[in-house]
Amino acid sequence: MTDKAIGAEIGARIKALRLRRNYTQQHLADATAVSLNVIKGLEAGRGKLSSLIAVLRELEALDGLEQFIPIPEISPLQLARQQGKRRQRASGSRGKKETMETSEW
Amino acid sequence: MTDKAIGAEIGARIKALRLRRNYTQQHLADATAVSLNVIKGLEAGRGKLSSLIAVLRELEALDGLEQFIPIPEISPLQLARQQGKRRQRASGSRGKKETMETSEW
DNA sequence: ACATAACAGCCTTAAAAAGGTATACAAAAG
DNA sequence: CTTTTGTATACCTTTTTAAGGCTGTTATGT
Repeated sequence: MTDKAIGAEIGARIKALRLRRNYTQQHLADATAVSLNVIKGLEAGRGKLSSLIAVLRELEALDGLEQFIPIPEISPLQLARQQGKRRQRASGSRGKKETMETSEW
Repeated sequence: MTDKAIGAEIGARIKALRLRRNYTQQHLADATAVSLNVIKGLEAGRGKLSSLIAVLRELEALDGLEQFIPIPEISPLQLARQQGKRRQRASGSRGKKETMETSEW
């Protein structure tokens, strides 16, 4: 699935949520204080993250958005190694380039 | 929780996902073909929806994004009334302004 | 402790989104 | 069928983001 397709799918779902509430694009625009054009754009898969958040709030779908990115838990191994200190930056030069993937757990 | 706070939270989670994989912002930028500045912006809660999608793909977190907006099911009542035809537009003038909320199910 | 690389912040230019307005079409209401 | 009105499309102006580069700070590996 391409990026564009995913954007379109998100737009379609926003529209479905709106229609489910029988909201007008104009009503959503007024309620969220963004312009009508932005609503149209979002339903077409374009737009800013901030606009998306505003619209999802009005559609009461924000809980889903907050859960869409899981909070990564600290690897027990790492936790043991560094005594609870979380990484603030990616590892430098000599750190393996193989990105360690999902291993190391 | 304000819109800004939610944006910041999303940015923080993206960063956490990236660090969990030990990716560099630069590495992410190269892999997604967006600029380093965009990565910084996203981790700060700003940016376009398309950028977010590209980054989440690289972080293999797209499945979450596709599920974040539920596919609204058709109200059985509506389905009965209109013989399966889904609404394509919101209801007009004399349709109650009270937006029918989540009732009518 | 030192050197290095990751990252934040700021700048400039180009591109895209947002805000606004006007027209055109079609779904829905009467 | 007729009218109403929600939505799409197009255009213009303003604002924000993207791209690329440069500097200062600091976590991190050695």
